[in-house]
Amino acid sequence: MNTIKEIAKLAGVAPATVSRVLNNRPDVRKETKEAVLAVIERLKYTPNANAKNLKMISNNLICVIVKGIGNLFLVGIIEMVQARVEASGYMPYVQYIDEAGDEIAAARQLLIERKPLAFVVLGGSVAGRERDLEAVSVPCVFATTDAGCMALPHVSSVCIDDRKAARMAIDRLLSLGHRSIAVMGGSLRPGDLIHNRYLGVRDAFSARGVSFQDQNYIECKFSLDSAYQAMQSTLTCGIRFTALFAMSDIMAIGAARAVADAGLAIPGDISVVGFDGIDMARYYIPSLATVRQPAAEIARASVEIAVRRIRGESGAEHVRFDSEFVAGQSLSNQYTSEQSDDIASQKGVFKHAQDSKPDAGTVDGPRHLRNRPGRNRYPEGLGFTGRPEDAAGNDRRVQGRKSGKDV
Amino acid sequence: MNTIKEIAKLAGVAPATVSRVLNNRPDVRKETKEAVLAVIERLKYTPNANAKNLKMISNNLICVIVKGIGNLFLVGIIEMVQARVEASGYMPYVQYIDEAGDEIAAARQLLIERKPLAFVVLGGSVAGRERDLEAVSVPCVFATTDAGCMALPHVSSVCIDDRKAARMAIDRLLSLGHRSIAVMGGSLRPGDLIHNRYLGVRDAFSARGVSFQDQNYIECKFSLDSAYQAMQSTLTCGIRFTALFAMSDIMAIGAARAVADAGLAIPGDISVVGFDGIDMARYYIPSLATVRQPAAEIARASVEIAVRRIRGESGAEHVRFDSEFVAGQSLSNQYTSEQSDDIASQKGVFKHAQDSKPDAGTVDGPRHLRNRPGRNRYPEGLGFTGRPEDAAGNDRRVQGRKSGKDV
DNA sequence: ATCGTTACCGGAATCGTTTCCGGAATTCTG
DNA sequence: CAGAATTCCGGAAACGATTCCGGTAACGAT
Repeated sequence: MNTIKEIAKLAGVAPATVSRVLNNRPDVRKETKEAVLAVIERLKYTPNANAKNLKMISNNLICVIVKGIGNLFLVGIIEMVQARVEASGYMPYVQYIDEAGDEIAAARQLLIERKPLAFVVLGGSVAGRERDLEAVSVPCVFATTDAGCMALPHVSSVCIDDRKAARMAIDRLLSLGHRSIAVMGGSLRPGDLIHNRYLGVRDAFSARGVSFQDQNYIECKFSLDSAYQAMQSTLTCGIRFTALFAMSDIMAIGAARAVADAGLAIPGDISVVGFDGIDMARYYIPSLATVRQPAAEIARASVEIAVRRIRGESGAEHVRFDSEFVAGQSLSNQYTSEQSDDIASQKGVFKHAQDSKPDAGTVDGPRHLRNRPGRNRYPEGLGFTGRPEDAAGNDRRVQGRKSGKDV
Repeated sequence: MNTIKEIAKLAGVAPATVSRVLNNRPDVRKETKEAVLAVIERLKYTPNANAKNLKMISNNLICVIVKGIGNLFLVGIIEMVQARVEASGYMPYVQYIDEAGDEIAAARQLLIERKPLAFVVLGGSVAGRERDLEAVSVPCVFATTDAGCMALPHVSSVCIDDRKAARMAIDRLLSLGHRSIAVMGGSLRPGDLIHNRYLGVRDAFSARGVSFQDQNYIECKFSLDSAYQAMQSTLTCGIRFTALFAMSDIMAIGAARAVADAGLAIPGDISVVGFDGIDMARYYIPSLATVRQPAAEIARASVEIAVRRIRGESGAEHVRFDSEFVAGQSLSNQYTSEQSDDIASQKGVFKHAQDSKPDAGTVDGPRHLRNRPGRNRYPEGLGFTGRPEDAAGNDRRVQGRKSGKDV
């Protein structure tokens, strides 16, 4: 194992000079520098990061903590975050932790180990962790997590309005005439985003005066297999519905297979709406209707906030982006007999939606997936009939709404 | 920021004693220990990992390096590796590096930073890195990488026979009557697994006396979008074929959408075979025929080898597992006029394959996905007509074949 | 010829922890 | 009760880098 001292000895200089070369300091003669670099190259020397971090206070490191490697949506965000961090002149260091891990403990550990200037946490949760979070003394930006309730000066967050997004999805299904809707999600812990989405589901139902039975909430893990099994046993129990809202696209795809295996057609018998808007949703057949989270915007905003906070240009910020409903082949309107009157009252809105321009942006998926020839064609352009204040969800432009909160 | 010295001062002991308490050494009196722990608790002290690692030689750490976060197949292996490491009484530390990163440089860095007892590298490459690898002085197990050519005593590997696996896939397509087959893969660098699969493709063609034009090799990245675009432009160029072999399931799914968008049916017009056997292949519609790599076995063997090597129980090991062909709805036989004679000569073999037992193991996918009701049913059980020595690929049991190589 | 400035580089302290060594206090042994 | 063994703990030297401080040499200006 080579050390800076050996390099120094072989190069005929002092350890300090090697350090200077390593850190690209200006105060070292060109020939000396080259001689040292030659030795370093020859011995394939790599500096010991522990010894380095022991003394140094990094001045350009931003740690990115990702919770849950299985979450395809987060994985898509990571590289964008990484790129943005680099583009801003900082160095990213990505640390993955387990689904069941403690992201705040990880941050505290990293704070000591690597002394970053800031954290960006993807997929974490802050519920009830105010005390622990206090100990993380550098700026923290939580992405896809609502930390708006935190009054800590160094904690920011970027997310969508999960409650509104879920409400939008259910509302869309309701407006298509669905009355019997199953909802699939994770375990409900008050304060986290799954719970918020669940509240949105209830909002949508009660706003329409439709009842939602808790037995229609299917709880499972965020994996294909778990969703498949949960849906299978639900169907086996004889529970029937005309639409499914799954709180992640992966869940939706897993459940979709169980639906198909039960001899039911999508969307003929059951419409399916996912959540997140991962790439796979567009590629799945039938293409998956979903609530798209603006991944790129979330990534960009997260890094920007972290950078601003590092530079002292602002206090804590809490940004909420709008989500958008993406229509897909997995969706159909369902005119069941008992709701025909309800549908009739919605006709006007349907007509409006059918007027949508042909270049309807991302609502129908990426450009290269539209205009499919005959055999893959599926009736799309189903109307959005949400309540007025939800209309923004159907907007093509994704706008951030900031609510600054300085301390 | 608290240090061990402050703790010592407040507890009225020497720093060394605090260190002993921290590391649970036996040679410290009960009362002293409790007094120290009380102070630690009070100040919420956390030891500085850098200072710790600077001197300590870990005695239970195994570093897992994963190259390419986007690779769904690898992601599936990670948690199994992690669990196996823990079950073996060691501590896993997972480090992800970029697709374009240098896994061996990462190992060298980690070797200094964390002083692990061994490395497990997922998805890396060793081609031409013998010199660099020498510097990594602890046992290294490369998974999904063939390092059999390395003569280093501390380098092991676990993989499938990529060449044989690809040959098997093409051979299956040929035996189904396909003569015009497109192959989709990454860039061909001699020595890596993509190149090996490419060689297997050529093997299969030449063994049958069928020619394979290089223009039928579609090069793209390992992503849905990249595969989609590559396939789209291929089809736009007017290139036609009756089957596609993609070197990853993700590529296959991306390409499948382009095929569908071009108005072609899968498998009616084009059969598709993927590679890896990720979960999504079973959930995709039509379910994707693929070459399944035994992920669980690869994970298990990788960790076992690392542990054996740590304990000095063996030298370098190079294990190759068999892969298996998994039939799927994306596959059909294609009796084109000019090959009807060829098909006829294969009849006997077809009959043999149809004799396969109903409990045909994982060949038709996981148990819960079999025996689908009518509308999802697809004619399966198409015969395997590979050459005799390839028959193992159709075997239900997955067997490891070891070739010990001590130095 | 002397001084001041600058460029360059070595010595030594420092970071927070572990570990070796040895001393003191205690207990065991005969 | 003397000597030996054991237990417990403090002092100090690592570990590998950075950085402050000071010193030397070169150079132009006075």
